[in-house]
Amino acid sequence: MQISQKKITAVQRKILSFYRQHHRDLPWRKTTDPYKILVSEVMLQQTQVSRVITYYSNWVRRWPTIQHLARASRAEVLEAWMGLGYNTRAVRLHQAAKTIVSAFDGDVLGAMQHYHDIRGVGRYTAHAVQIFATNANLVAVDTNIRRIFIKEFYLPESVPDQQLWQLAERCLPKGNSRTWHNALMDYGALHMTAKTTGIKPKTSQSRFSGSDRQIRAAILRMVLKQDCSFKELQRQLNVDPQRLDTILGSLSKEQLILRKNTMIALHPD
DNA sequence: GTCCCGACGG
DNA sequence: CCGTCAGGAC
Repeated sequence: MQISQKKITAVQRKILSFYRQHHRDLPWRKTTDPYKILVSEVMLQQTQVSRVITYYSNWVRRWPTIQHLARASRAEVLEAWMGLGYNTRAVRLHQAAKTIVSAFDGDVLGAMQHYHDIRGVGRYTAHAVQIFATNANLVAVDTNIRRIFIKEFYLPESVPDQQLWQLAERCLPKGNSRTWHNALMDYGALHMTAKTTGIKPKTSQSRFSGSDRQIRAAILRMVLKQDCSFKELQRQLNVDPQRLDTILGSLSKEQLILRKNTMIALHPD
């Protein structure tokens, strides 16, 4: 990629220097508990820090260990998640807790090394948990870090992930991974923002109003209160039956709801 | 309208 | 590779 070691060192200095003066004090940075870090990372997937803070604090107070979460009911978990968005994440986090307790003896870090077995945990999240929990010499490239690298090293926005992750490994100050990644996050979120750089995120989202996402959320809210009939949902949400049926199909497949005959209930644990 | 410490299925 | 998934802040 012909990026000099000199340039890399300069970027490291600049970002670490920024971090010493402007670092954010976030609740999940006060712990090295892999379970709590995992909760924070799943919540932070495509969700702003400011919106995660209270959800995270409430969550870890209510379910302080992965064993507590594994014993929780699906309804409790979804109730606590509602409002954060991308509700499938809650189901997957709950399932992950159960799998980690039953198949990994509660060892979150061990599970992160076999993240392909844990749905809802990809390479980014698996590495991030290990980095922030144990200061592991791994790299994780999120939307902030991607933007920083593109800007600092003059890369095209079309740069493949593979190259970004390779470059990230060259930039990693070994033995200082946790601080380095926190520094990158803060530099990207506070200083080198999407607005100031004009660099667009990898995936853009469709409009929310009138979308299936909006209807999915409305359905979940109703079913969370009590079981509903198909007709009741159709009347309340004012959506055509065919579309409602399709949406209910996807919600069922993702194990958020359960359909029995014409009744719709929250999916059991 | 745009973005946010991604992951998944097709 | 491409579309989908919440919700609020700006």
